[in-house]
Amino acid sequence: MCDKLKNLKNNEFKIALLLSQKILSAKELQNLINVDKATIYRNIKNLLKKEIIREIKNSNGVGFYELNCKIHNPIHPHFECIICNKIYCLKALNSEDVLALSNYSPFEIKEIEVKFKGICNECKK
Amino acid sequence: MCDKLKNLKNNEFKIALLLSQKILSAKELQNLINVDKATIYRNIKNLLKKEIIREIKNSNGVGFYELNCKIHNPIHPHFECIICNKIYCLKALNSEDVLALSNYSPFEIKEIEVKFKGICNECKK
DNA sequence: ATAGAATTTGCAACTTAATTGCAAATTTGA
DNA sequence: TCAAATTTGCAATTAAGTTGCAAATTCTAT
Repeated sequence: MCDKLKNLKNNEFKIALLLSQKILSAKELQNLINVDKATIYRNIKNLLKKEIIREIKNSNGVGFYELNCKIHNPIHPHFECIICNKIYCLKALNSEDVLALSNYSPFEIKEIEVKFKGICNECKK
Repeated sequence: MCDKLKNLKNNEFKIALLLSQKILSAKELQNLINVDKATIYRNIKNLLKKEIIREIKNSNGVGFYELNCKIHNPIHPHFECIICNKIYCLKALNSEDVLALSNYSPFEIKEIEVKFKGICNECKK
């Protein structure tokens, strides 16, 4: 388990633990742990502020969250299915590719997001 | 002007013309042409369906729209300011970099989005 | 030109993700 | 163990985007 999770209290810990397994939306989290949505969103905000989790929005503007743990979960591209709008995590970009990309920005980069869109295998069936 | 715009009627044309100059949100478009927001959104939907414009969402889930005109406006990365959430268009990716990126996806890619985040020059002042 | 069909518009109501105020409940810590 | 600080649930709110419907506009065939 990622060290960052050790000092978290109850609900933040539960959320971070679930996200360490799988990228999830606020609604999916709410279905897994039985607390009010306001609590879910407040905990998500705290975890984002502490940089323990990352947010990825799908094309409908729905936020998905994943653990931000350098060793187990480095920054990686995502694939969004244009049918079901599910988000898939892909393998991490290597440093040469990150470097190549960063040359396109005239401003200092704090974060890079790469998202592919298409139809996932589930929806192709 | 991009050929695609020639056959558009009044409001779709106005919107496409504005977007050929600058990436804009629905609200910004509404401030520029005086029509109901439902009309703005309906026209945006039509233009998206015809693939005359493209949508980029900022981190707040607000859609920004830009002309999708191969010659004048090929697919390119965007920069989002984490302070003002403004979207900037950057220079287009070259084909080698697109190829390198596409190797990360196990699914067939219909679209690639690259977004950098940081603080823009306006907000740094 | 003009009547009828088809399309587009404005308005108001609605949907959905996310946020917020507030009082109650829980946790913390001296 | 009791007061202060934090967290929670509930209900109301915000904001982007959507939709139903009737009125207005545009298109088309004669």
